[in-house]
Amino acid sequence: MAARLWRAPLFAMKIATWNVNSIKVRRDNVVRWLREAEPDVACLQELKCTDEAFPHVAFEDLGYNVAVHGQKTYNGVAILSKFPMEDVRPGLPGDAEDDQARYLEAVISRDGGVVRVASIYLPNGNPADSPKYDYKLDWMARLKAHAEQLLSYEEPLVLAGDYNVIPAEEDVHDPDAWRDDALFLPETRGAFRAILNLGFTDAWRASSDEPHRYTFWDYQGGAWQKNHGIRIDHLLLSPQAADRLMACNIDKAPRSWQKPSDHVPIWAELAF
DNA sequence: ATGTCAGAATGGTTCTGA
Repeated sequence: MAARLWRAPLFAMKIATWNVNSIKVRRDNVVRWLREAEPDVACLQELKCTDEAFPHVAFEDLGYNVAVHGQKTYNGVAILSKFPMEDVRPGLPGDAEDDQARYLEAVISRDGGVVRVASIYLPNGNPADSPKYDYKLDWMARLKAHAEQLLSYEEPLVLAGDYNVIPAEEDVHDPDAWRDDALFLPETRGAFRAILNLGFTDAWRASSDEPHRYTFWDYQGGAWQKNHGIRIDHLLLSPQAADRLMACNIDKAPRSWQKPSDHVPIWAELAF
C-alpha cells in the first residue's frame, strides 16, 4: 500500500479581481458583491480616485483590510483582504518616470498559508498606432521582468487584474471585429504568452474548456444584451499557487445590476 | 451618432480615456 500523500485542505483562500470603473460610483455594487461572494481577497482596478477619496470605511465595515494606490481621474488600484497584509508595494518597478497608478502588491498572511497578490491594471494601448501602444508593450515587458523576479521566491503568487489582453480567438465574440485592436494584436498576445511562459497558469483556462466566457462587455451598442464580450481579466498563478487551485469562476451577474461596471469579477479558490 | 459611461474643467457643454 502506497503511503497516503494527500491530506484534506485546512482552508481555502478565495481571491478575486474586478475592474470597477470608478469606486465612487460603484461602491454600493462592490459592497453588495462582497457580501454575496465573500472573497478573502479582492483586487480592484480603475478606482479613478486618490487614496484620500477612497471609501475605506465601507469595506472596513465588512471586515476587510484596505491597501490603495490611487490617482486622480484615471487608473488607481486597491487590494481588500480579510487577513493582514505585509510588504505592501505600490508601483511596477522598471521606470522611475512612470507615474500611472496601475500596480499594487501585498503579501497576505494567514495561519498556515501565505500568498502574494498583485492588483494589475495593464494599459489599454488604443489606438495601436499611437504612443499609447508603445507604453502598453513597455509596461508588459516591465511586468514580465518583475514577474520573473517574484517567481524566484517560489511561493504561492497570484497576479490578478485587468490585463487588457484577449488571449485567444475563443475569448472574443467576433475575432475579426477586434483584429486591429490593441487588446488582440499578435504582438499583444505574444507579450502575454511570454509572461505565461515564465511558468504561470491562467486560472480560468486551467479550470474550464468552455469557450466564449467573458469578463467585459462594452457599454456601447447593446454589447451586454447581445453577449458581445471579451475575456480580458485574468488570474495568473505561480506553480505553487496553481498546485493549490480548486476552483475558478466568472460572476457575470453584477453586469446586469443598476449602474454596472463594464467588467465583472473573476475569482479563484486556492487550498491550503 | 460607437444607440455609453465617468471625471474634470468649465460655466450648463466639451473634452479625454476607455
